[in-house]
Amino acid sequence: MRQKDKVTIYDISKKLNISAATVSRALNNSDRVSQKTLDLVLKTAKELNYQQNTLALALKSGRTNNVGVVVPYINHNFFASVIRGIEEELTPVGYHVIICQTHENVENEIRQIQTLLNTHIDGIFMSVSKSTQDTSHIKSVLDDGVPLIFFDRKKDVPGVSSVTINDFQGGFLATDHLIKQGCKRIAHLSGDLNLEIYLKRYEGYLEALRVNNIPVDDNLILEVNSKLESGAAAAKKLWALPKKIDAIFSSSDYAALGAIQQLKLMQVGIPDEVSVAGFSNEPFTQYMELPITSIDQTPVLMGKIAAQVFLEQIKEKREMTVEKKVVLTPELHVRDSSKRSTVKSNQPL
Amino acid sequence: MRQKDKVTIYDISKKLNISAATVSRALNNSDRVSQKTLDLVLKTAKELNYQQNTLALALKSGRTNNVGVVVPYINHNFFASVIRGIEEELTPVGYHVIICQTHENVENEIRQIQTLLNTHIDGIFMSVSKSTQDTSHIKSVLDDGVPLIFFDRKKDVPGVSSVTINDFQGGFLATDHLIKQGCKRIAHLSGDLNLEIYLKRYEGYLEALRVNNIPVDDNLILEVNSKLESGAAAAKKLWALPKKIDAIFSSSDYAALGAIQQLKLMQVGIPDEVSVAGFSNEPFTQYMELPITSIDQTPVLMGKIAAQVFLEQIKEKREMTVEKKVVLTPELHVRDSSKRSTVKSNQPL
DNA sequence: TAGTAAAATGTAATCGATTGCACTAAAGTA
DNA sequence: TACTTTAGTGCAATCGATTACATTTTACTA
Repeated sequence: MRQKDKVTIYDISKKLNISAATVSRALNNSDRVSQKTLDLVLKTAKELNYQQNTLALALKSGRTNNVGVVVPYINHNFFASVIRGIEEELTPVGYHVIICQTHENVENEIRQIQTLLNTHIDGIFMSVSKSTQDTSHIKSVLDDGVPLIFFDRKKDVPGVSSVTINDFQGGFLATDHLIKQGCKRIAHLSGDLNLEIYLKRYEGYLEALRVNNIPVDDNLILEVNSKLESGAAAAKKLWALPKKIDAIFSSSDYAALGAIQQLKLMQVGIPDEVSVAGFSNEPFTQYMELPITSIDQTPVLMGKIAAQVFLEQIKEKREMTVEKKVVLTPELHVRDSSKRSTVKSNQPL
Repeated sequence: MRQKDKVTIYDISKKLNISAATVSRALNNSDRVSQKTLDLVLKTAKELNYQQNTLALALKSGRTNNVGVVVPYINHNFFASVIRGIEEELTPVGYHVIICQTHENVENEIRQIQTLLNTHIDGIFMSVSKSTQDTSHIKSVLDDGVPLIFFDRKKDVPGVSSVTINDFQGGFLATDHLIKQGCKRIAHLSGDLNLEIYLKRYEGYLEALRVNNIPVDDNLILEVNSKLESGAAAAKKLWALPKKIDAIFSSSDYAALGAIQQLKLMQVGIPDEVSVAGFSNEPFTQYMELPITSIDQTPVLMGKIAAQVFLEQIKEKREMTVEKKVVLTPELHVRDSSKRSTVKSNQPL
């Protein structure tokens, strides 16, 4: 239990026969200390292997140098990557990252936020759960004066900054790409439209159709969850339609994969009969024998930028509640699942 | 800035005209408080929405209810899943999980541990980085009286508990399975043998050969990293050998996938010409058109058990430095990449 | 050399909760 | 009634660092 042996400024002050206040000032580079004492203190501090007690500091200052990250699941590639980005940006400047998962459940979300606030974190990064509707627990964070930053999945709450990708553009890019491949009856597998991200992707899909003068057919639009089975079921339903589809744009890579597996099972040729594009650029999309076209959300970058927004925000904290909305550009990764052999050249990455 | 409005025991004591000490005792269910005062305090605390200041408590007690997790990369599926397990087990009992990544670099590992100790975490969970040789930074954790628990990748340090899987058995299971499929010239793609996990898998491989009276051929054993290219290069080299191999057991799913892609490129039939088994049961292994046989490491369970070991350890902390070594059983998941059509029945899952 | 400004250091309160010790008041005993 | 227990509270120190304010020391000016 060397815990008890921890060296404090009092140990230094005793050894040098000066007051603890002076030691503190010396260690904090105050200009109100003579060069001689300064050197002496620093030397002794090093000798005794002094380490500032962050707890005492936190109690005094109210700041802990800890930030919280609240996500639905931490072992989903996307969220884990965002967290990595946050961690890489904040660790070098002395912050620690505390992670919490909500399991897509508002109750957990509320509880996690409550305990985070009670732990006096200096900021919260969060991607709301699917079941989140009411935002009063989010407002309570702001009431506490704790900066909150949404990433990817956000809610519209005044005073809250956010870092997202342009999901509308993502939806547009993917759909437009499919159209460029010659597809005309493009189905869309949407996610829970309660979440802005899925709504925007859907709207991007619609816009791409509109721009290309392709009529919208509501029968081609199905809501799925991010499970393979869900995508498979949708594909089955779609292929049963009298007028055959020739492409699928899925808001989820998992649903896209499920759809592909189901289509193959039904002897449907991919990409020539049906082209498929997913969303998220999950690692597996590029590993498949038939790699899947997808939209990359640059999650690590998203985390890094969210961290930067946080750092800016606490720097100019003087009640300047300027909310910042950063929107990243999604990247289309064209792969075999949508590269039609009839098309000579595919657009560049 | 409602931060300042935080209700303290002094607010309660003032309101009730009693001392803060009594309030504290009442809130902590001390038996030295009258029922009347107790009720009064609890009622007032609820009214004022009192929340215990964890920082003050931490300063006083030296315990923070935070634990640290140190892993090479947090967005690798395996580590993210272990963290999830730890989080799910510890959050309900009031702990917070702080995560750090080392990028497989000892320097970072040392630095992260140093700052974690300085933050007064109550315990550390860790998977050592590949470059870790010296263990003095680990001993310094013990010197500080902070419980340390290794998971998956461990070093032999007296007093440190660990939760791992039986990698030897994993290596044996996979290799034995390949042999059962009729394979006789089985190559092994090993990882960095500096890490115990890869060494054990290798030894399991050797043992399976020995038990089945298959001679070891050193030409069939190659060291790779966990990259696709590395596996592909190894496959190329192996297939160039005069006496053809008929199976590959890879310590890494990524290398296995790379090998499979390379073999296909060379028109080698899988699994009938060459059967392949990987290790880790990465999500993608089951998503492939040709799903890959692999060994599951039950990472979430591993995290949960590590958390339980930690909780036990701090409960009976009275210097009873009993180290606990939990070894989990790996699970072989047989998939198409190793199911030979010549074999009638495959062993059950 | 006295007088004053400037520099260096010390004192003590503060951040909230806990806890050993001391004290009061109520209850029990003879 | 006098005396001992004991239940119930309060006081004040403690955890370690910071900082406004007070005080001392040094340097400088006339």
